[in-house]
Amino acid sequence: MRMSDLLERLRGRGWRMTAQRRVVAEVLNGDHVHLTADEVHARAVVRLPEISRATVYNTLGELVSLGEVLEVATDKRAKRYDPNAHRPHHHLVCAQCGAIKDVHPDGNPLADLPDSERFGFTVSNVEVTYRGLCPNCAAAA
Amino acid sequence: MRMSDLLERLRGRGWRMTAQRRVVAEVLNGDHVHLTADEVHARAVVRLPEISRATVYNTLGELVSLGEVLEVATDKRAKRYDPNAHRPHHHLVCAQCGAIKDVHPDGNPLADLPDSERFGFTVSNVEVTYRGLCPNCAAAA
DNA sequence: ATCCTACAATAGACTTTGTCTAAGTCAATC
DNA sequence: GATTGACTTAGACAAAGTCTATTGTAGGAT
Ligand SMILES: [Mn+2]
Ligand SMILES: [Mn+2]
Ligand SMILES: [Zn+2]
Ligand SMILES: [Zn+2]
Repeated sequence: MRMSDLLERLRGRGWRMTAQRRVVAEVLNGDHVHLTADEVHARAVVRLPEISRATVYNTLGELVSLGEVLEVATDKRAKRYDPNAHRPHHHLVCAQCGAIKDVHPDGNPLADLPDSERFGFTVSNVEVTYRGLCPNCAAAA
Repeated sequence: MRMSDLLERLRGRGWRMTAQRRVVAEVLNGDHVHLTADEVHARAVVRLPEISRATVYNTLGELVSLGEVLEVATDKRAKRYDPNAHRPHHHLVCAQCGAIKDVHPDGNPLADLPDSERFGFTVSNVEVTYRGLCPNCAAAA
């Protein structure tokens, strides 16, 4: 997905285009991107010094509502924002440095939950987080 | 695991026993228990009105370090504390009311992550979170 | 049983992450 | 280029968690 595609799609949905929104969308572009709101703000400020924290939060929230960005909670601190919203995937996290990779496991984990373990729930979604050490951190250990 | 077992084990590890620590451990006793620090504090206060927030946080942190309690991040807000640390399990969460159940899926999700999707990481652990609606919330919908 | 002291508990300041509001600004349309 | 409703802003507020200086006490020593 190129950035211009995202911006086009947003404009088509009636999104009013502003310098702030463009910069937030641009900062989120790329693969394996999982930034916190503060990280997005820090990078946005480089291009647009007057952008406010509130606008970054507002814009991220709107991108999530529109289904263009996902919220992920791989660490137990700040939420992270993931532009890879159109291809289902899971996450692989380095326990040491926090690096996050998008991964696509085999099989369907939903099928692995037997009825006897569903407590009558209607189960619709699964998130899988793999944890370990990235090559750098494993070498340093 | 009975509560007295936990308290014995902690004492055996040189844990100084205090009224506060006993109450925190007691509040966490049970199945499918996944309380936030504030919830633990609220319940502890009933038995020991003068217990402080800081002590609850300290005690929970120590129980986690000792491996007797797990931190769980099933929602994107406060951490939850899980006394079921000795039996590996995953979680089933109601998207509506937040109810959390311990579940034991079939198979080993670690085996489902092919080498080509490991990015050179040493993968040691997996967390799976199933989401859906509990019977109550499904009936209300 | 009492004393001692290292460890634990407390109140409250502080930090981080996130939300909200009132007032000012501007993108899109006319 | 004027209009206007949506967007942005600064800063107050809130929730979750951490840290520190002070006071209290569990458990061993006497
Ligand atoms: Mn991702
Ligand atoms: Mn659990
Ligand atoms: Zn690493
Ligand atoms: Zn429910």
